[in-house]
Amino acid sequence: MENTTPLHELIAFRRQKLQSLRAQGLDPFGDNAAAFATSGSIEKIVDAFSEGAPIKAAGRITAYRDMGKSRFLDISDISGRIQVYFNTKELDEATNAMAAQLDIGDFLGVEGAYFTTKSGEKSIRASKLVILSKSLRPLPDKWHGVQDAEICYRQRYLDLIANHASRTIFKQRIVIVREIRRFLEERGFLEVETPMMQAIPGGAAAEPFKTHHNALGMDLFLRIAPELYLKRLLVAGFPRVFELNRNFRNEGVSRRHNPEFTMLEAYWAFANFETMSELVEEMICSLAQHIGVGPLIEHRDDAGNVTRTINLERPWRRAAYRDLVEAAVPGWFQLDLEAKRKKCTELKLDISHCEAEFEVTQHVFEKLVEEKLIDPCFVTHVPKELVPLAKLNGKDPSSVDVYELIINGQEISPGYSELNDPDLQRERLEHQAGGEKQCLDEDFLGALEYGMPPAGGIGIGIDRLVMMLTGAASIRDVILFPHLKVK
RNA sequence: GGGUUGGUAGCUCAAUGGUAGAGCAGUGCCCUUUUAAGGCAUUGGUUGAGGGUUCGAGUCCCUCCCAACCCA
Repeated sequence: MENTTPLHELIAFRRQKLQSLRAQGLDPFGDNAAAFATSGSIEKIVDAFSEGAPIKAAGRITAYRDMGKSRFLDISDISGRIQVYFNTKELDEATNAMAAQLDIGDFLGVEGAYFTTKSGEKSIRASKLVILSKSLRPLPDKWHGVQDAEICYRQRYLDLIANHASRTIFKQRIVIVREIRRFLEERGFLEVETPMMQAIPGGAAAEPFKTHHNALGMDLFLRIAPELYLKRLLVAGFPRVFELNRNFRNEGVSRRHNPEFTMLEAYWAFANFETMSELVEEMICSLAQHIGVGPLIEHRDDAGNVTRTINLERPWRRAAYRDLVEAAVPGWFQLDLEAKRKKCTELKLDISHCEAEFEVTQHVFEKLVEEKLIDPCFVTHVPKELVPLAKLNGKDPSSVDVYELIINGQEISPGYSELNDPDLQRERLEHQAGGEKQCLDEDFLGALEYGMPPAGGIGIGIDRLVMMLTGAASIRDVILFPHLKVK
């Protein structure tokens, strides 16, 4: 024993118990759970409480309190926990022998009746216990949970077992994704699946991941956006269509970026960016309601202090890009490029990476406007240089008919009046491709020539939306298995 | 890619350059309504990896790995 590590000792004890259970004629990894298949989630079992009624339950043991002849244990799953009570005198010898070999972490089946303890806790008084699976490794600390971010991200199952806050976030994410689908379907949008492996990655300006198809002998790219395929479906006659699935971008990893992320794109024929802004406003408020937050959403630091409050109360603000920049830096648009650069130096803004005038202005927008917009704001009349694939504004052709929804200082969703002029679209895509003909999606341009209805389109980064709604500080806190380096 | 901080028992955390510690978990015993149960006893260490300085390194120096935060 002196040459084994403590972890090995802990595992060795559990393996001894496994042996002991087998010696008793039990198979802790056997097919013995059928009686519990229909017992339902623990949350439902708790909700169905009825004093004295018979009940079957199964779950993982997460706490064990041995009072001598009286014993209490908690069984849990992702939905909740319930206390199980048993008295060794009320159980037969075989069950007691089995119970002596239980550990925290084991899966246990319980048959008995609902009852309430002296201290008032709704529990199950067990008359029968069945071990359903033996846990061979010790679980994390029951009180502190897992604090180590690396364990939380690499071994999410431990994080979910040990940390209530993490369970809450992922359950909220599940509700958000489900409600987005319900919300859109209720309004006549049909969900489709379009290629994730594309020969020509389009629909956004981003670096794609490259892969290879052996049989066809061709390179393929993981999609950076589904946009060009969804627009083909507008051509095909889908009046309202959406896709809610993964995109892949071969860029940096950070608090706000994961190489694969979930994106909603929705297109609505005969609508425009303003229709879409109303749809998005209504949808996000509905989502907040469904996860039990809002209209005020509080973000907190690790100590639990409120660091930021977002007010989702409708109607949301709409403001023109130009007006917002002008309000942040009065007189900005009267300055020439040289004066703008000088002004940036005064404002301590690093614009060394900006060349064109609109880039300098955009940097001012990002630093002095966007980061300060906490409550939702639809930024409209965005300069056309920033969004090359949208319709020009009829009254002001220097801007495009798009909105950019900013919440909590971040872009949550862009919305467009989609460009459906095939000649203009070709011109812009050719310009974007920079003369590299193989990057031009000729089939898409051909589809537009058959005629695409005027349509409003939106994109929403679901991960960032979940961050905003749940107060998560990092995208890794809302993605079950975020990308980390291989250790 | 750059800067800062961190990595110590299964988990949560301590430890002026001077014998690596505590709580929980574990193990043994006691206990018939506990719930961070309690009491008594007890086990447990490649201090992220590798070099160096030193009589002596968890601690100081160098290289590397991983992570978090900030910046690009």
